[in-house]
Amino acid sequence: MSDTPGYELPFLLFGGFRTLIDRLHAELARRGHPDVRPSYGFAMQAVGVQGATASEIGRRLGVSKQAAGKSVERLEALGYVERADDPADARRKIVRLTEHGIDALAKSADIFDELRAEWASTVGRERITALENDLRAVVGPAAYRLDAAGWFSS
Amino acid sequence: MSDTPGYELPFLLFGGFRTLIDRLHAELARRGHPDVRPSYGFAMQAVGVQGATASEIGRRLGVSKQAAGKSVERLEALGYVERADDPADARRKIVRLTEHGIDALAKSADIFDELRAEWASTVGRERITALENDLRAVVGPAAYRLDAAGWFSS
DNA sequence: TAGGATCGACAACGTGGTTGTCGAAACCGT
DNA sequence: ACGGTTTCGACAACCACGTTGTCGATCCTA
Repeated sequence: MSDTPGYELPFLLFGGFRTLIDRLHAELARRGHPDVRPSYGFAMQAVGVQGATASEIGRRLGVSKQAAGKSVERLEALGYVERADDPADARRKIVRLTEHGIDALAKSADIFDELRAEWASTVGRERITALENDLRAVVGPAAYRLDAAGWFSS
Repeated sequence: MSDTPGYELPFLLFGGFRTLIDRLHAELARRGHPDVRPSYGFAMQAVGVQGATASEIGRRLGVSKQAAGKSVERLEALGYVERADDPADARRKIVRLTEHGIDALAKSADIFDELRAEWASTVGRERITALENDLRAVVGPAAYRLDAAGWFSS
């Protein structure tokens, strides 16, 4: 047998993820977004280009609406989102990405493409594609859940 | 080009990691360790089979010695570690894994092996090996760092 | 139109980090 | 051998980010 011990796999997967995220934020800082934190990225994804209410954001992130409200406050203080009354429902406040927030998301997508290209030039484009396909096969659509921040301490 | 967009890679890596960790803890709970949390695993790894002081654990986990001390308290309350005075140095308290803690680590290793085998039977053993090799190539030895818990909120 | 569901806000609290400070003990250069 | 520096663990105050529970206002529906 003499196979790789199983505990290496989670380390390597997490190491890969962490490397990507660390480099993303280093690049983001250099390109005008020094104060985005990993969890803010997830939160902004949950806001989406259309905007959403705090309750809806909470549902997408898998946290309470109160926690989502606090996240929105932080994002608002940093200028990434803004809140506006919903003219159609006086209870609701719509959270929308600002120019700055949209810019952060667009730059993130660019940087992820660059990082993927870098990996492809290291191990070969077809290896990266195979890696993606294999991971898709073992984790399924569960990979694209947004309720990741804070999951560690669950 | 029409390649996979770069942002999928971090999702897939994290999704793989999370799947493994979630299944590990579900199995661990079934085998007598219902209250191990992901971060406790890292902390116990930092204690190591030889034991260590709180300061040393803090260094390994990349947190302050105070934070490490609090983690040790939690682990101690759950019966995974115990503290003893160091006869050779009256300042130090040696933190050691208990039988229960060693058992948790051993069972974790078994479960990770089982999960890896399961993945191998899904996508093929050589794909898993290739995946490990590719990840090792792009992330390097940085994969095996222990300072992962709480890294998300950095 | 009355009852129930949902919205955002507020309060109290838990957990897991941080920094600063402290006394006791160990180490090291003179 | 002794005095200054470093290291140990403990304690306190604080912060980030989550939780439940409650509340009045508003909307939806039977």
